[in-house]
Amino acid sequence: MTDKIRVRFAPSPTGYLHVGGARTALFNWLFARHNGGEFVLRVEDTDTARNRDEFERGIFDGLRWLGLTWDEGPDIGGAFGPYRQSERQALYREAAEKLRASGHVYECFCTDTEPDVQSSESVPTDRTAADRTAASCPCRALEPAVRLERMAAGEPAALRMAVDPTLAITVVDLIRGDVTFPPGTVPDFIVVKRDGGALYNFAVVSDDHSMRITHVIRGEEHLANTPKQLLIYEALGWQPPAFAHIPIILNEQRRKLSKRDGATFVNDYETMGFLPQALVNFLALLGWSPGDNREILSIEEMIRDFTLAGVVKHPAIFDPAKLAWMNKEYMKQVAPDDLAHMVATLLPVLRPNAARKDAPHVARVTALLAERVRTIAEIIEHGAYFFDTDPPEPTSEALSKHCAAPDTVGRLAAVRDALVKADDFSVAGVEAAIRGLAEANGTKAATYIHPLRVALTGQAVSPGIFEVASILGRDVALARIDALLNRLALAPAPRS
RNA sequence: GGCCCCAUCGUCUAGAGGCCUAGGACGCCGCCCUCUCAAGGCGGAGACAGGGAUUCGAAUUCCCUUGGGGCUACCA
Repeated sequence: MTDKIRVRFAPSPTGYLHVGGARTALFNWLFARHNGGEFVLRVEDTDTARNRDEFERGIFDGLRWLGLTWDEGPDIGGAFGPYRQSERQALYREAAEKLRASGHVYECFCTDTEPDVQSSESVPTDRTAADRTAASCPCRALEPAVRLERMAAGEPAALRMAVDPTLAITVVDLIRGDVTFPPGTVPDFIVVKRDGGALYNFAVVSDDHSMRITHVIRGEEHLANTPKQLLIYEALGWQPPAFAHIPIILNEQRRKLSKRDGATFVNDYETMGFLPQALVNFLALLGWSPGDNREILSIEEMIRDFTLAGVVKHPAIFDPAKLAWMNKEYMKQVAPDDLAHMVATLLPVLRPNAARKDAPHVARVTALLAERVRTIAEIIEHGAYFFDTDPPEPTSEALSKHCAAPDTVGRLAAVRDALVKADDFSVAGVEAAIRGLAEANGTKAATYIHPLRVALTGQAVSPGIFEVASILGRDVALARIDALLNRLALAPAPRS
């Protein structure tokens, strides 16, 4: 029981679920499921200035959408709650008292290192460089009597860890091996703020210990924090968990992925019409490999084959093109009805003014477009002319490419005539009408097809035109041909 | 600046001394199919950062250089 594997994902609600965070959550989740362990969700909301409830909900929703279910968490409870750090302050005070009693921390009365709270994006400048290079704070050398006196006077003090500057600290990392930090590289650091609140490194240790976390799997940006946490474990006499620092995800400019990089939150992908399964598969392969050449892996396979040994050490660049490809692969596996339902769900979001959105119509459009797009949203974008009643505005490319010939108007008129006379407007019926027309005139069907495409879709490219016409229906098709005919009569298309 | 991590095709990666004239996938480029697109088929270009060392033999081990990244808050 005690050696049951327990991991956690500990986001801070200062933003929505980031793909980097999602990938960290995924690796933790896979590790837990692979080992029959437990996956704990903990909210690290000790930064009260930047937290927002909305973000917490968004993170939960994102995880659920991806299918990363947790065994314990703020919303469902568990044996080691509460699961929000803001609700665990008493635990931290207790641990802090222990540290104080054992002489591992000292009161720090400094006030000159207030963080710049103006903008959360701001990076610390070098103005406190001198302070930061100092291994310890002057307060550490304060006479006990002076210290007591100032405390008695009610002067607020932070608690700072008294780090032994002669000791090297080694982090044993499951992915990177032993990482040693030389003596003196870890300065005395704050553990409890002046307002009494526990700081990240301290709260994390306290929580991971009391929640019986056995493996801490987190982003590499935390590697440099680990010696501090190790020091706290030692001071408290606690056994530290195993650590595994996974490589971070970079943007295409090779920088840490940030909100400036376009779509970086998982809910962005949801609204862009990605399938959660595809995102999960893609994220799993960012930094992890099953060891063979498989690219498309089911959740079951991922769980079965996931090991930390299969995680690479180097950072990975997020490649949207490969994600798109993968999404298409997953779209191929979705039943047509389900796909149509997804389109119907997204349609009001992406095209609130869609005029034609009845289920049978959406289903036909989806079936036609699905094989030539990479996301659900693209069905709606590329097939916009299916959802509108007004004739599409032809693109300049479509006009110059397919309507520049002098006899375009004549051909279009002939097509119109043929479509009026078509026995029926099924795909076969439309095709018979157009091909019959071409045959009668001894020309290639393409000469009629392309102008018709422009009339019906406004685009130079589209799905098969017979299908398009059939779905649109005779009335709409004729109206669109008339519209283009009018347009060409008023302003002849430019020569190509 | 200091400390730490990392380094195979443009990108994600396989590779744990000979199986590597380095494999796969995305992307890219041709050709075929074809009403355009997509899909599909066939073919192609494309990498072990550099230098030392160890070894009979290094993509694989060690060192240095270079490059990239992370951390360096009373943020997480």
